Amino acid sequence: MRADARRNYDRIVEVAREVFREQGYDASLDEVAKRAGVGPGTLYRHFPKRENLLDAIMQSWVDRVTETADKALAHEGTDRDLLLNWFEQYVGLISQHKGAPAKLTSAMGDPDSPIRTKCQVLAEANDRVLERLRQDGVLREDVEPIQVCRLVGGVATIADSSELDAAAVRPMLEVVADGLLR
Amino acid sequence: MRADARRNYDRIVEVAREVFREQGYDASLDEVAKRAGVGPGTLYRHFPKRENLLDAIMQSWVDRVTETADKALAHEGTDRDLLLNWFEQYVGLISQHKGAPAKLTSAMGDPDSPIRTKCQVLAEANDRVLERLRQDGVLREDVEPIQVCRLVGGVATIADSSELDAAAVRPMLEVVADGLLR
DNA sequence: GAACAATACGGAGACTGTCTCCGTTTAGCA
DNA sequence: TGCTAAACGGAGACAGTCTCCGTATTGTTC
Repeated sequence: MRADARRNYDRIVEVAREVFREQGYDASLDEVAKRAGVGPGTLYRHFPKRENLLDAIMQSWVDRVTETADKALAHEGTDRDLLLNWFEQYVGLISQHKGAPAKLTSAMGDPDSPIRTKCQVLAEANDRVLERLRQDGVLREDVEPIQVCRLVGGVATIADSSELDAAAVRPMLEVVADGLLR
Repeated sequence: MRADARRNYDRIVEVAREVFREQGYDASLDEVAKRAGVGPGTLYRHFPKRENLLDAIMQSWVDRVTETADKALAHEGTDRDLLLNWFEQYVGLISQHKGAPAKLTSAMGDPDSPIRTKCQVLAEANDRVLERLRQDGVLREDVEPIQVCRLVGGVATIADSSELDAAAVRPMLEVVADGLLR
């Protein structure tokens, strides 16, 4: 990649991160281009679809996901606390900007999604937490890990669109956690 | 209301129901107007916001909600079955077209939403089912009815955006139901 | 049944966002 | 320094939302 292309690429990603955080997933891409000081053509050449841009933004996010799961697994306390804590972290991770919970959760099951690999990392982090509980023998056997992602993703999606705070989300996560443990 | 206005109003609602079912909540309103044989001005005079049109469409839906809850309450079987059956009906009711689960669930908590009264009917139906279980003493006490709507609405939203079928939704509803019962 | 408000219609067009095409510019190599 | 492949960027096509306002229709009054 040529130096000027690299420069523009980085600048667009940087600006997009900012704009998406401010205005949510639906922010105008021409606006992103303008703020980055490039033409729309340049933006669309680098990122043909909105999701390609989202994908690039999420590079640093991926690292945080793994790290967060590590921390959750190191958590001292009951299994229920462990799970609940992970769920809260999970919701936080996928709720970085408006519209994100729905996008990430549906991308998880879509083989054609450009951000699928990123979501896979999240799914794997979730697997690790569930596997730990399964080994402790406290997890019900008949639920697949992806269903758990969907349940928690569903809660996050509703919280996002209804603008609920963490305090309102907690009881819902408790219900899901209690439904999963035996 | 003048006769011609009435005629157009009814026609727009009829056509919109069709178009929304075909193309989801995001269908073009000018397209609705065109198919109804009226100008966009006419459509927007009758329905200034997209949700006003949705509201009108939902008139008949409201009756079905109450009826469905009645049937669910008449259901013979265990409390768990009753709840699970209601949840499945609930998901069906709010998943009439693409995008609807999210809209309906977030409208439920939004005092300014034009379709709030319609959602209220759904919330009340849900209340009746939960009240029945509460009287049987099988429901955990610390969860508010609206949280239950959000949980089930969250599942429906994800199912909608991931295009899951009823078979994939069921286990998630089981988790929620088991988390709610004690 | 003619005249006249009041009411409603509908389409042109302003505005916003998406995305492409292609003439122009630039980087980097020989 | 000159050349060419790579990249730029903006004009503009296209689609959707929504409004304004001149025109047409309704139904009432005499």
